[in-house]
Order: sequence, then C-alpha cells, then structure tokens
Amino acid sequence: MSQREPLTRERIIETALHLIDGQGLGRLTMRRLGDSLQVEAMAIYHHLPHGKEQLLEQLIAHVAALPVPPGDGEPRDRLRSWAHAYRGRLLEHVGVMPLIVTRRNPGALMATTLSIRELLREAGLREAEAFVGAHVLLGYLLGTVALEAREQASGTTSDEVDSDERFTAGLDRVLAGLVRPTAP
Amino acid sequence: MSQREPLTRERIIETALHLIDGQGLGRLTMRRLGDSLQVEAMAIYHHLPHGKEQLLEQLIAHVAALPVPPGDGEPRDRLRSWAHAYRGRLLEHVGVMPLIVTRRNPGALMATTLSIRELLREAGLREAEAFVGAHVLLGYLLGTVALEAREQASGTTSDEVDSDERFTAGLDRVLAGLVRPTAP
DNA sequence: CAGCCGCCTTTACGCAGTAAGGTGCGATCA
DNA sequence: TGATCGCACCTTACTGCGTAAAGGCGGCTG
Repeated sequence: MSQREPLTRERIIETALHLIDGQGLGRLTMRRLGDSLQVEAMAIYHHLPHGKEQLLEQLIAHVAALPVPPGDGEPRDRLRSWAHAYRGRLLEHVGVMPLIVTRRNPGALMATTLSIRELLREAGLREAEAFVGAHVLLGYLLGTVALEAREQASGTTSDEVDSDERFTAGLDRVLAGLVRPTAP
Repeated sequence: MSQREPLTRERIIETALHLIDGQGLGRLTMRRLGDSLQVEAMAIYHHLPHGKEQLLEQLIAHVAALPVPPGDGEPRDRLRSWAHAYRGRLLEHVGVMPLIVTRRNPGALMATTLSIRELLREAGLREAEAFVGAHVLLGYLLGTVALEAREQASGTTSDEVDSDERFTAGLDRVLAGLVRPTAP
C-alpha cells in the first residue's frame, strides 16, 4: 500500500525549492529534505553524488536560467515582457537569490545573457553596445530584485511603496538609456 | 611578553573582513575568527552578544554603507564618481556580497539610498523620478558587481573582457536614461 | 581585606554534512 | 529453479559548526 514513487533528481530539486520557498534557505538541510521526500538523508547522495553543493547548483540553474523566448515583435517590447517574466520568476523563489549571487554555478546565466545580447543586436545596437547592454539589463534585474527581497524581508507592509510600479518605471529608464527610440 | 591588545568590536569586524577577503565567506567561523584574534571563540560573544548574526550585520554595515559624499560639482559627475567608489568598495570585499543580498540588516543601505535620491533631485528630477532613479542606480550597482563577482570566481582570466570598461560604459547608459542632459 | 565586575576560558549540547559500509530486492542467466 | 549481481536506499559514525552555561581571574572600590 502507498508505496512512494522512486526518488529522482527532478523530484529532489522541486522538493528542495518548495522547502526554500516555504521555510527559507537557512532551513534547507539534507536531513530535512530527506524527511520531505520520506527518505533518509543519505539516499539523496545516490542521485546527487556531490551532495549539497550539487543540489544548490541545480537550484540556481532551475531558477535563474530563463532566456528570452523566441518571437517576432518589437525587440524593445520583447525585452520588456521578458524582464517582467524574469523578475516574476526570481521573486517566486527569492530564497535562492543569495545562491545566484554567490560564485556557484558559473554559466547558469550564460544562455540568458546571450539571448539578451542577440535581441539587442536585433534592436540595432552594435556588438560592443549589445555586450554592455546585456550586462546592464541583467545587472539591473538582479540588483533590483535583491533590493526588493531585502525590503520585503524587513517587514515593510507594501503599502509604503508599489514595487511593481517602481520596477516598471525603472525598467523604462534603463531601456531608454540602452535602445534609441525606433523611428516610426 | 607580547601581551595582545584587548578585544574590541572594531578589531573583531576588521579581522573577520580580512578573513573573508582571504579565505571566503564559507571559511568564516567563530572558532577560526577566535584563532585569528588569539582568543577562544566564546570571547567574541562578550563583544557581540548576538553572535554570528550580529557579526554579519556589522560586516554589511561596514561594507555597504557609503553615501554620496557632500560636494558641489555637477550632480551627474558626482554620481559617476561615487558609483565608481562604491563599486570599488564592493569589489574589495566581494565575499560579503551574498550577505548584502540576503535579508540581513535592513537599513544598511538607507543612508546611501537617501543620499542618491537627494542628488538626483539636485539634478532636476522630480520626487517620484528621484525615487525610481535611486533604485535603478543602486540596483545596477549591486547587480553588476554580483555578476562581476561570479565571473571572477569562474576563473576567467580577465583577458576575456575588461570589466572596468564595461562598467563605465554601462553606468553611462544608466545615467543617460535617468538624467536628462544639462542645458549649457 | 572582602566583594564585585569586566573579560576571557572551559565544558557541553544539538544539529550540520557526509564517508563508509550494509541491506533488500528485482532482473539476469545458468 | 536457484545463484548472482547491481541498484536504490539505510545505518552508523565522524568532524565541525554555533552557542548556552558556568567557571576562573585580575584589578578596582568600599
């Protein structure tokens, strides 16, 4: 009766993410993760041989990798809506932000960076400009979400400022600095 | 002979910072910090009663609090040179970036944020614009330094890209989006 | 001299990550 | 059929962490 489904790397990662979202990164431990999976902690090592380090890497990849989806609208509009989606993803899993900032998993942001760069080229920027632009955009996103995260953790009851509005306005300023207005 | 000077909060924090810079945040432990100070770990608790939590808060305050200095040049130029100084400070102590991003020590960035806001107002922005602008600028700074930190930890030998140049160019784009060109 | 207080050490507890080895069970093959 | 094997998971045990609690110890004050 009720024999649990077998452990998989995916299930482990999803459960870990769920645990972080609910309890915070600090409460993610191998033993607790094992409990959530109804398994002894050491069982996890069979699927992630490099232990917690590897688990955290996978978590970053799962959250931070979100390239601009293909499409054919105005580059500027596509960037804008991607930025909103990306921020949404990051805020959904604020708990992993410290991991993303830490040295772990280089290359997790590679695909994302490249896709932005490409889109900026489509928008008419030269190679060097697109290179800088992608860095600016990704930097603004990570930094701004980090700031939001610390605010929302400081217990300000959100009536103080409208973060969404601020983000949208800020994104507008950033894009204004990056992409020259398209001639009609 | 050679009786050590007494422990102080300042000395503890400086030593901790030194330890992080040299060995990384992960190797900062109370026991190791005690060793560096030639003291038993528990001695630290006499000066920081709330233990490691309090230590980390102090580290953040020490690194992240750097308001725009008073002066009387062009607001835009003052912002630019402050941004360079701030980035320099953050890169000097990359190890604490994860702490700054984490929820700890709300208000460590308060003074800094306010000083930027004020300067943007001097530059002619309206209250709401200055509010957004300060968020954009601080966000860009934190995010961009975080990105640089992960790059430099990934072992890219810096001949790949010139981070300084990229930062300067990016800062230019951001400022261009925020402050309208001053009429001569 | 007695008492106190500020600074540091000692001891000990619970929890963390994980190395090493063991167990049980289904598939494979003689 | 029964022996063998290997995968998936468990058990045990070790080291190192943060820190509560209590103990010493030297210098000051009364």
